[in-house]
Amino acid sequence: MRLTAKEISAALKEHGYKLTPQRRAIIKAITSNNDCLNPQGIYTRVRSQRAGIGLVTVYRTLEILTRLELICELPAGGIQRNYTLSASEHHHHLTCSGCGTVIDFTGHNLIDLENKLSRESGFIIESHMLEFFGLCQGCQKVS
Amino acid sequence: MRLTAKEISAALKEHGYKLTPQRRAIIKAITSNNDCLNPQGIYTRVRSQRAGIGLVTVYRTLEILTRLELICELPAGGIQRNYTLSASEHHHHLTCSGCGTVIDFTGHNLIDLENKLSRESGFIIESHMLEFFGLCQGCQKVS
DNA sequence: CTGTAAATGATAATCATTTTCATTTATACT
DNA sequence: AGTATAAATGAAAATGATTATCATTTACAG
Repeated sequence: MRLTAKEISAALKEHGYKLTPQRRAIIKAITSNNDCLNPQGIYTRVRSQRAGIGLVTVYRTLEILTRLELICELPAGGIQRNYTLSASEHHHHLTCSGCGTVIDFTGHNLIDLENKLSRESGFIIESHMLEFFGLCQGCQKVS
Repeated sequence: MRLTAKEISAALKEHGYKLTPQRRAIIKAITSNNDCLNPQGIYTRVRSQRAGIGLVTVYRTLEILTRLELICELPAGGIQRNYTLSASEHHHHLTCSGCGTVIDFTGHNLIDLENKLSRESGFIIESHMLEFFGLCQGCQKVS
């Protein structure tokens, strides 16, 4: 289940961060679409609604949200960083390389593989990342 | 099977690229260790052997090697890009977040999952990425 | 050995991200 | 509601990785 704007706001307050109009606007921008966003994209989207905000604030807020694991950074992609909303349970992503739409999926269990790798390599495994890339139906038509 | 220096050199020639001392040195640096490397790291390593090279050349060569899929860019990591040697077959990575050592592994089949996702989402899936992160035995002792 | 296109490297340019710091503001507490 | 205060904002400058420019050098085919 993807996090809601309300949940994110609550988490911020819980950790002692103030709820400013700028932060509200960023949270709204992130939660109202399910594509992935880079800092510049969020900046533009917030600006396009009447709201005043600086790019610096976007960067700072994204850093906080990442630290609290409310959003997560997506691998690869272009020059800028890409972020997507976190979810309440462990999941993976399927990202459209055309428009950036992100679909979450769960239920694929990698624990067995993780244990096997750990046993064979001697590593203590801390995390993993499973990402699929492709073209969504809309972008298939375009190309 | 990880690519050898000889194979990489051959591939470069095959594609019409000249085999300069600088390129040889970079290839040697990449193939002689199995940790992942960033541009600055390769630059330093090549310099530390008597060889003269500029950072710009490192960037250019890495770009060529990436384009020919002889090395691949690793996700996440720090500020700089990280690269690791490609291999002759499809595989995934287990990366030590301490020292950057990369272990390749194969044999985990994601085709079924890929088909299922494709069917359910309507995406045409083009690629995927499965990465594990942890601490190797050496780095476990240090920390 | 020679010609030539490709490669190199020093320098400068670009661009995302961070830092700085003066000003503004959310929030807890009268 | 008013106020104090630490946190947040934003403009401008700094940083740092990556890329472009261009004169010089070099690999290599003939």
